[in-house]
Amino acid sequence: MKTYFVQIAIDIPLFKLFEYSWNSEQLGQEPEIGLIVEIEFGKKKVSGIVYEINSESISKKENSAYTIKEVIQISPCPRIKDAELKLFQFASKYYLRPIGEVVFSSIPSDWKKPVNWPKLQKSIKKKENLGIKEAIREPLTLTFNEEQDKAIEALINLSKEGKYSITFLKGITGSGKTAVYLEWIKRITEDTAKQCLVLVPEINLTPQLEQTVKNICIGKEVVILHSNLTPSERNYAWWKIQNGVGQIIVGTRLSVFTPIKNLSAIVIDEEHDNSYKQQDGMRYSARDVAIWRAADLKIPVLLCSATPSLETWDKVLKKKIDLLSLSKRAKPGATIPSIEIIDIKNEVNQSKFKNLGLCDYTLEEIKKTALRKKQSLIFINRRGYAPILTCHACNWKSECKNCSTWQVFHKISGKNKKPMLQCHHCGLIERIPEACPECGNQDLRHLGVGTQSIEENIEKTLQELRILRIDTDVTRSKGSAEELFQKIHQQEVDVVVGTQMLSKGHDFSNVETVVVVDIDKSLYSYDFRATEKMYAQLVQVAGRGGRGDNLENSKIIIQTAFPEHKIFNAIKDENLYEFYNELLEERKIAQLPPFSYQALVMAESKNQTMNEEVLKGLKNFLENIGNKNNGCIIYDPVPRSIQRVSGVERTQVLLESTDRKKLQTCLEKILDYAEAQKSKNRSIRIIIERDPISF
DNA sequence: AGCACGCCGACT
DNA sequence: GTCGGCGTGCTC
Ligand SMILES: [Zn+2]
Ligand SMILES: [Zn+2]
Repeated sequence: MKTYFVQIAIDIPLFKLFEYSWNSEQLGQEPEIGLIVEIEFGKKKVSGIVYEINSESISKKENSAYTIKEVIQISPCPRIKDAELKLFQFASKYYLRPIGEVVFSSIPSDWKKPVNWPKLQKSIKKKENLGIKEAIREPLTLTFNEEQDKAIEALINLSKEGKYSITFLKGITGSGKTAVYLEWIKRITEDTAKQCLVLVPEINLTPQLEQTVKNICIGKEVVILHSNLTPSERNYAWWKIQNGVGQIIVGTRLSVFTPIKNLSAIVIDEEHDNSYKQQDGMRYSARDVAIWRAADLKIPVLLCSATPSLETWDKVLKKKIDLLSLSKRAKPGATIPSIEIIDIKNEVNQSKFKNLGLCDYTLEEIKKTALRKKQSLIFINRRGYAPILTCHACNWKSECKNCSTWQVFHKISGKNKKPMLQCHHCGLIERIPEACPECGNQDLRHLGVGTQSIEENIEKTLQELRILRIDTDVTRSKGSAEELFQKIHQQEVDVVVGTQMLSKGHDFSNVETVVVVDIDKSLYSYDFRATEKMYAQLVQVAGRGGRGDNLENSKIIIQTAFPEHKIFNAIKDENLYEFYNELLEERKIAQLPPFSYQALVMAESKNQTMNEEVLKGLKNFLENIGNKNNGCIIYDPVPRSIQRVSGVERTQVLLESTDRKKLQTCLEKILDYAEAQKSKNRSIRIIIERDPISF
């Protein structure tokens, strides 16, 4: 029993550890790396993690002014084990964030305040004693087709090998890939010491999915983990995962960092999904972190999708990822909908079409569908009534005063359902001006269509039909989404208009016609991933059609002014290979990911010029140190695609390299520069983003 | 990140 | 006179 000096990491944006003394006698044990402790930091009592142990002080110089404080107590929060610490160290280095921030993102945030510790402990004890009264369920035994059997067998063999493996399960909609991976993890968790992590996109983590998992994995403790849990739910879920009670973890991206006692396999469903990428703070990709974690733990990881990311597909082609394929529909009765690309080149400039958003053919098909007592879904990835309000006389546009975007015209907005202008970036809501703010003209017009206008137009044009709109505006309150989806399931509506949220998670058994509207802007976009993303969306959306009996007339209607675009052939043929090869070829020529690695350095302040100055300074700094550019292409500072959000000017520098290590080295230098900058000028924020997916 | 310290403008 | 704005420095 003696005194030590420990380096503590805490949850503040500082790349610095703080030294405290450790009185073994008082604390009742010797220090251990990974222990969560209470310390006084400044005047506040906070949680920290023991990160380094020394027998002598390493910070105390001969006559430095400050005194080293003592560790106050050890937290009842379980110690962070070596495997997790290694994971956090990797994330800290790769995503260039302080280790303390990474560690504490894996622990429910209430644990950050030592005053809460007794309360949290008590709450866990209480829930444990309560026990879970799970309804007794009939074991649901699945039947598999030959392809599925083969895939399951291959996966089980992998998990028996006890080493790292990475597999991609390519499954078209309805091919039963969920059943395949659930059967796999069910078999793995027959060993009660083993745990499996299933990552799913936010939007897919529905009560139905939870039920499906529970029905298939009877008798196993299934723990759901996502950001919408209450603090107490989150706390108990985290507890059951770290102590091994919860054998199956189904969670969103945040669960990739959660401590798991004996993680034995990871599944990443819909691996291409953009919600795996955190867009603020530590901007990690849960998919990439999960793969790293699997490799480190020497366990198998399974990526699933009908439309893989090009990063994943490229590795499949290069045999760095094994491929398992499900090409047959699991339900033989289900019909494959026919796909119709409707050319609207001649309509786009007609005012009738501009107002309606739907062409005559589409309207006719919706009508016919309803006559056959079937349902239609209309997808439009834009909520509100119209994306912009404009003055016909002087060309004034409804620009948001905080952002460099247009305020969207909502005909029904908020609780009082009044027409309003809404900015989807900063949330600013304003009344519709009586007349043009510039010239006083009263003739203000809306441009383009949105969910609300399509809904209204169908109500007007096809009056006999019952129509329902589903977007975040009508599903904002908790539980209302489920209620609305029930209306669809119970045939209370003929036509459903909605955004992307319609296309995920729900199988509708009576949908015959699916209409996709307003996709042309993303076919020719500045975002080099736009086509890839759009393909994934279209496949997802198309998968909503023909998912029941007696749907032989099922069709997908896609309205476009560019019917010759290669994306449509790919959709029609269900031929991913050729299309992906073409996309990969384009990327290769342009040296874009997956043929290079990217990072963004972003500057944010009230002043665009200052951003540019600082980033120019950064570029010069990088070019002046060492050999020219260190194997990285450093682009010039440019305003971000949305230059101003909430009154903050945003500027970026793009970095590209074919060599990940060189990019890492370069980014570490940038981090130094940014840290130095921080003490010089606090009005500007510098953010580094690794592997950005939106610009 | 927070929090204290400190130095100027504009208020009872 | 002092209340409070936020620029700057520091936290073991
Ligand atoms: Zn005007
Ligand atoms: Zn705005």
